[in-house]
Amino acid sequence: MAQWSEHALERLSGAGYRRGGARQAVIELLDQQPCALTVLDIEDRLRTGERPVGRASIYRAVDELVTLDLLTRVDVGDGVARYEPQRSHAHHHHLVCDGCGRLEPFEDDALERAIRGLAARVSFDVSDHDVTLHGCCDACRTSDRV
Amino acid sequence: MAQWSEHALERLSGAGYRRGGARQAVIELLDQQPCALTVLDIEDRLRTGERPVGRASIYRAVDELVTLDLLTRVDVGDGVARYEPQRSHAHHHHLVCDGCGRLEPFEDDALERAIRGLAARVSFDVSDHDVTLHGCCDACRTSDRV
DNA sequence: TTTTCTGCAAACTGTTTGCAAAGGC
DNA sequence: GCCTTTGCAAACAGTTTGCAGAAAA
Repeated sequence: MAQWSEHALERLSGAGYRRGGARQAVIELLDQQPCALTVLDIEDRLRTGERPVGRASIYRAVDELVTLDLLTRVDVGDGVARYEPQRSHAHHHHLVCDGCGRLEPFEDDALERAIRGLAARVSFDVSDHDVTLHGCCDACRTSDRV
Repeated sequence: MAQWSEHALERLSGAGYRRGGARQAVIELLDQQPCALTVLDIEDRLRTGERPVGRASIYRAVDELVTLDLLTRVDVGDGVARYEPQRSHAHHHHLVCDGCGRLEPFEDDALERAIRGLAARVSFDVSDHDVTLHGCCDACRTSDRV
């Protein structure tokens, strides 16, 4: 589970990138996350850690990683980009709590099958897909009682 | 097909809103669109039309309409919000061309069924969902030949 | 006449870019 | 030593907010 970062670093040097400290810190942090993080999240966590990294460097690092298909950009509809490691297996989507913003991953085979079938039928050449379910999480439901 | 705007205006006055020229112009424009528009799109089209509307007023109008569930906010992953009329039937999702940004709507029953089944199984109280398929449209595929 | 709506301009937030200094190879 | 990477600061783009004047009820 923790070897994505090694794979990513290898792929980067294979693609001609040098081994910079900032990029490596970003990669190692991302490898430890259970779900997607925003650039500002990454910045915060690195600032208080062992290797603070400038915001611009984080943006550059995630762009490179997305280009190499090592990172997935997740957009849940609040206008901020989130990023998570692209691990070949473990393809998942997200539940978003509209109350508190909490993000939770899920997987579903029936959904994936439906999407594959659909992709075969449309005129676009489909390369990727995103599914986001919006709603209210347990914690918010019990506190906000409407 | 063109009665969504009337329905929206009624709902607004029912909710205590006054009938302002800016809001009405936004609603009428949205009613004529085949697919989702950004706020800047709306501003441009209204500027060259009969009733130019300030950008802030457009943002305010779409927020109110989204709150009343008359408008759907669509986020296709490029960081800009798009809006389209919420017509009770005709629930659809989007294909996005990553080459040219073109947006195309689609509907799929199998997909909706899969999502309903899934929603019943998760711990969140799911109120809504978005599906976005990314890929390459016909036009881009034939021009960019890789 | 009271309250809402509108438009402008300024403020904000997330993201991108230019540039000089630091660091890998 | 050459070229990449980094961090800062400034530039940007989309969005939000404060306020004064216009318009609806």
